[in-house]
Amino acid sequence: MATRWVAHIDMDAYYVSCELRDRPELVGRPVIVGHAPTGPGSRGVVLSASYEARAFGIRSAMPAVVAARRCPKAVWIPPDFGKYARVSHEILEHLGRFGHGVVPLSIDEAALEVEREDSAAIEAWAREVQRSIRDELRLPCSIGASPYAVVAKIASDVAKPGGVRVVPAGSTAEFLNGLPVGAIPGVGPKSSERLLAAGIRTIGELAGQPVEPLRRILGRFGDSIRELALGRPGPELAALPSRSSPKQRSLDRTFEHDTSTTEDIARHLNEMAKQLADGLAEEGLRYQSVVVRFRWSDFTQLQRGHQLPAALEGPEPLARESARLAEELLERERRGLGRAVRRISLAVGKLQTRRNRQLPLDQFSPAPASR
DNA sequence: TCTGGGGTCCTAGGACCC
DNA sequence: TCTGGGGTCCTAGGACCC
Repeated sequence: MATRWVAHIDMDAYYVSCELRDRPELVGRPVIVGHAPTGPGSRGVVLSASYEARAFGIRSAMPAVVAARRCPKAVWIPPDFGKYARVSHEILEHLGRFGHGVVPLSIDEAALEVEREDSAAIEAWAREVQRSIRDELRLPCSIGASPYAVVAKIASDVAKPGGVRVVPAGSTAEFLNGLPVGAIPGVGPKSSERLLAAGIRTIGELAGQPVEPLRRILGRFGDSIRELALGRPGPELAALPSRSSPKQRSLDRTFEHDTSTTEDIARHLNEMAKQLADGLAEEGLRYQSVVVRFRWSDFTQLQRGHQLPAALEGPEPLARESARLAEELLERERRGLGRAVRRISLAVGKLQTRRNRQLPLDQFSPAPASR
């Protein structure tokens, strides 16, 4: 009888790989996608690093100035998100050849369900997929396979770079046993730290725990990861997530120099409101909630939001509402610590499709990339 | 070493209604 | 007269992912 497998395809050093396709002369060198820390934009971070760059201790999300210090000879390439989204579509289309129901999970990850007799058969299939992506799209990836979606994802991580890892149902607990708790998607630095304080470092140690302390640390998720550690994940971790409609759209701007003047902030919010409203118009969406969030100079955050009485469109109401919320935040801060603003975010939520204004076909643009 | 930009989901308290 | 408990919505904050 055939087993139903989830195959998780995860591209290796995705943004860098997209760039190396166009600039093969850089293959084998330490390459970083991100804004080089010279002049404006010096407050940036590393978006993606080649494995040659990782050998210098460079990682994604690392401050660019730190990366430059660790590897002065690295080649910096500014990001081109349009390109990465286009390549992502190419990959999804390519994967469609190997099975129905390809689920995009992010710009560089996808999963699909496949039926195969046993682990040897699914491994041969995965290697074939990997080879075709490498030969035809000239992109490296890693693939994990398991009857459980979350285990397939963890397996693809373990297989990096360029590997294939198959975990049959019966080997799940054994496979997870020695991995750190942080290998579970959804267990980040904070949760790892709290688990470590409770004497739990690996997923295997998680399996031996009573459920109560885990609930105290992680809420309902504590139950889920305990079941996972025991090799029998519940449906919330075992099943492939279904695609859902967008829930919010947002923009962020980090100032080159922190500011606290109303004029500076209002000017940026105005531009952001226009940009956000333009994007929503293209997607045919209206917004019914507005949130303004500040990151202060000390890196803490504060937000103010408001629900509108009806769904709206266009930049004006958004600019007006966001200016009001920003002023509230600034006023409060003037009476308090008086910190300056490092970054502003503008988000709209409760998105609704515009029904009564259908675009003529020649103005129709396909949905943007999965993220 | 000094930290981007775009998202999702969860929790918790207060208001309000029944 | 004083007191329930449950459900839903709104707001704020936090953790996490790529």
